[in-house]
Amino acid sequence: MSTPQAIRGTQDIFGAEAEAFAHVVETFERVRKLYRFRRIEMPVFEKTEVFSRSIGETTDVVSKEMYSFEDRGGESLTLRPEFTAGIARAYLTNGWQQHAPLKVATHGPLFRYERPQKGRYRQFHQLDAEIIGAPEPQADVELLVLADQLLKELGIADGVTLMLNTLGDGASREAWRLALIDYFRAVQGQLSEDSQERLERNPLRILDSKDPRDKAFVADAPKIDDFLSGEAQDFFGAVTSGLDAAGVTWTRAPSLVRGLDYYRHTAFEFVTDRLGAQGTVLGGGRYDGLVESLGGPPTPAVGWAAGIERLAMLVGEVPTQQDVEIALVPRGDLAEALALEVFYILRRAGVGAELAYRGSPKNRFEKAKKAMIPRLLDVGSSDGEIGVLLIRDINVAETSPEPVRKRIKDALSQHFVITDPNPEFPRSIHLVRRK
RNA sequence: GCGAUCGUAGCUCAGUUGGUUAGAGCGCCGGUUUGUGGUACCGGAGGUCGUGGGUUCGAGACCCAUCGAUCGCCCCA
Repeated sequence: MSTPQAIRGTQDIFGAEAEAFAHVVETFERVRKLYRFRRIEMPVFEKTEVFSRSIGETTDVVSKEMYSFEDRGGESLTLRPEFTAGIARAYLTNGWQQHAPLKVATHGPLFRYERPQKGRYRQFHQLDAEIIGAPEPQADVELLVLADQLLKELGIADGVTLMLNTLGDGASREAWRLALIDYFRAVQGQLSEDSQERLERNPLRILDSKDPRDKAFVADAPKIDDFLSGEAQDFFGAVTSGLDAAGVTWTRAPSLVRGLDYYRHTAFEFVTDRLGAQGTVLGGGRYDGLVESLGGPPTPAVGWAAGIERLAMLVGEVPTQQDVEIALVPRGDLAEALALEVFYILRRAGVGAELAYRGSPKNRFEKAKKAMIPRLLDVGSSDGEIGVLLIRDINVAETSPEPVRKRIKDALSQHFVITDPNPEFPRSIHLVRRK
């Protein structure tokens, strides 16, 4: 019998990587509460049009990366390739307007049919934070400060920089786009093949190109700053001064653009050079046009998403807190039952205990050592009623074993009478079952 | 979707210009020794060499295809 393989681009996460993954999510949950973003849960799939209408038909994500399929009723559905569109849909269909401005956060799996690479998967996971219904630049600032604090609390802020740009309002962006098309069309033949393609579909993307043939022209390409309306300028100014006031360092990146159609005004990425080609760790921006494209009223909104796998890779080894405090080692068959009883008494009392199911006392002891469990409860028994327990500390450097020892004694004393220890073995505890 | 590198035990790898029963370390299982201990020693299990074809007297090594991983492009978080 052959074993089916996992699907390409999916991952089974275990061990240190799983710990790092959980650490990222837990840190996000903590910081998000601090900033009072409300937790939401979203479906993993939506009607295909939710994404095609909002993200843009011509974008790569929609045109070649979506997992779309017909359900048994003949409806076209799509596994979510991102959070924002679904959240905008939920905002409309659930009447969340009544809570505007609404600050929400979520996390979970997303799906994109891409060539897998390190830090890029077909099922990947993101953190997501959005503010819907707030036209003020302060909303952009709050979101960015949240992102900044998250990275700091994860301990990875040092290698990561905030690249910031504005795309202007709809009119600014369109004027700039046309100017870019004019500019690049004049030199079309000298651009890379990719960029010649991009010229029609998404000319802003040419600015991002890594191809030296393109870079030669990018330097002198029209700048967004020349097309910004006064309002758009003021808006961006308010965002940057807000960041300065909050003590968030940023770098202006005039050629930073976003691939999805719905972005306006603020656009940003937190990037690192420590992940090779997948350098963007968190990205987002303002998407004032999105809710409208789903048939809703004009609704200003900002948001970002961050790749959990990429953050977890930067975090590296997470110091796993020592939650197993004591290992029980029974000696002999009679002690086995007593150990089991003590084991569950301790766990119910909140003491992290471990009991290996099999092996000789020596074997179980070796296991405890290897698992780095700092304390050992040596369970002996001379008959069914009287037990001799001996607490040993494996780690001699342990500064204060007494509090734990006291917690253990307190828990046991509810079920056993603890008699005076034998002076020969001062660390032993003698137990007699309470009637 | 394009280009490149790689795929041998649970893990990390070795395997010489193609040549007998494919190896090591760690891990795992069992045992001996050790009674404040992460020791030492002995033994054991575990591999259709990613998969499928081909070349050859003979393939883990060479060729083709396929699947997967990695790196870059593209895209994006």
